[in-house]
Amino acid sequence: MKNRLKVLRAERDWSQAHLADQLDVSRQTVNAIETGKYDPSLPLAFKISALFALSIEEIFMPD
Amino acid sequence: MKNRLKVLRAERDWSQAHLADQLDVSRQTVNAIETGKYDPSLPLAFKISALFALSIEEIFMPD
DNA sequence: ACATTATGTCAATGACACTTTACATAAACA
DNA sequence: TGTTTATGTAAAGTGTCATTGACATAATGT
Repeated sequence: MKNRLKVLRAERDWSQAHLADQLDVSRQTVNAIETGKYDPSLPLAFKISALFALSIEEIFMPD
Repeated sequence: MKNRLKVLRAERDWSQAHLADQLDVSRQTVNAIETGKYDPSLPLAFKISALFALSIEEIFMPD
């Protein structure tokens, strides 16, 4: 899976730590998702989707 | 997370085993997701979404 | 009565999601 | 120079996702 997290975060000028806080996950988790180490769980994907007010499909895509 | 898998499957008159085949997962995995034992991974959610030609949000919802 | 199909569930196992703690590097800045 | 902020990464631990194999039950059909 690919994702646009890094871009969406940059558009808002947020640090990984700030995003992690809003999602209630660790900074390392945000970093791991951005750097493609693993995919978020479905519940976390929904949380990310809600935070950016975008559909899951607008943020994540099969690679 | 809740999901509409059972209904979508019923609409097509598919068995859990038939759905599992199409998704390349075990029958137990389909059963576990339907009975709420756990949520699918994000890649599997995308696969399910593609199979039913529905958005992830139309199939899964936070509970 | 017997076999088949569909569903639910259990145990054991391996892989992945996420955590905390920690260390390294580069950029910005007083 | 020394400090702070942002990012990347690593190790170790916990819990979840998904697997195979197996067993039980109910419904259908022969």
